[in-house]
Amino acid sequence: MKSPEELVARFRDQGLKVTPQRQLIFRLLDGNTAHPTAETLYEVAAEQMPGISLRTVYQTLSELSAMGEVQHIDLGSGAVRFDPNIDDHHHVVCSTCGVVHDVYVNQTPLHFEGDVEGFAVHSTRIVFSGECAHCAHLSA
Amino acid sequence: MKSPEELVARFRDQGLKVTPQRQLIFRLLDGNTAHPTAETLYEVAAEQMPGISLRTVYQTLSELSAMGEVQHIDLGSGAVRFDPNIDDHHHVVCSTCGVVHDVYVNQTPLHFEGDVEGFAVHSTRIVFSGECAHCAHLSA
DNA sequence: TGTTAGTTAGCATGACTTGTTGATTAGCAG
DNA sequence: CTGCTAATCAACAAGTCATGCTAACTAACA
Repeated sequence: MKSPEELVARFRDQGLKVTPQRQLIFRLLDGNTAHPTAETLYEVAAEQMPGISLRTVYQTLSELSAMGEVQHIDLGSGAVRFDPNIDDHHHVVCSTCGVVHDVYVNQTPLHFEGDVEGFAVHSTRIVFSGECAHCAHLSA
Repeated sequence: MKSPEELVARFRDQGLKVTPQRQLIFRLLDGNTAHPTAETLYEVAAEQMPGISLRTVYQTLSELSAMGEVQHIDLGSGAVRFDPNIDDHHHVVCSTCGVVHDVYVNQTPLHFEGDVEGFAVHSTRIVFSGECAHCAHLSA
């Protein structure tokens, strides 16, 4: 994701207004590695700006997603999560605590076999599930 | 997934009754490579057995899933899909028509880099998205 | 300063999935 | 064959996630 300052410029370029709500969301996402859902981002935002609406958070996230500034990741855990890291990367998920981390896989493109003659792959999503070091430690 | 006959035995072993509804679902899943949702499976079932309820289809699928006889795959497309193929395999999805095919990736286990010291991977899910030969042909 | 977009609250909807209840049916063990 | 018990059904509800709508107010930016 671009820096909050650059996003301000991009929004203005597109005729979108730069409101305090949007700027707050830009800042909350900047460098954020927590893979928040819209809901959790809303909660943090509401601490700093009581009165901000969940609707606005969804709205701004959609705009950022449409601009390609955030990745929108669905781990099948209910809510969609947002990732300001838009590199070509993948995810590991702890089945116990749900924490998500970014990882890089360098064997791509992967080869596969199956009855899919002529399929043109545009993107590959890899999700590793398991137990993080922290949870392994607790259960030991 | 085991054959319908074997599933009948497994259900009886577990004290579950073998009803015509369950047997129908066993048959509909046997060799099914369409990755149906509960809803689509229900529609097909209802043709052969008017009066069967969607609730029963969900119920039976949950039982099969709990027994490990079907895989439960979430492609982020709304509904969960069910796959009687329980091999270690992955999926390709056409973004245009939504068709899903099973594929096998033999470079596993994959190596990754990131800030995930001590993470124990239990499973890996890979989804390839793109355009299938059929849709490529239509749009050409 | 005025036009226009954004925000808000509140309510609604829609998709998907699961829970509940109460009445009926039917599997299967003995 | 009989009886216990599980399964099914219909109908309704709830819950989660996400988005749509309105109307009124506010504020960004030209």
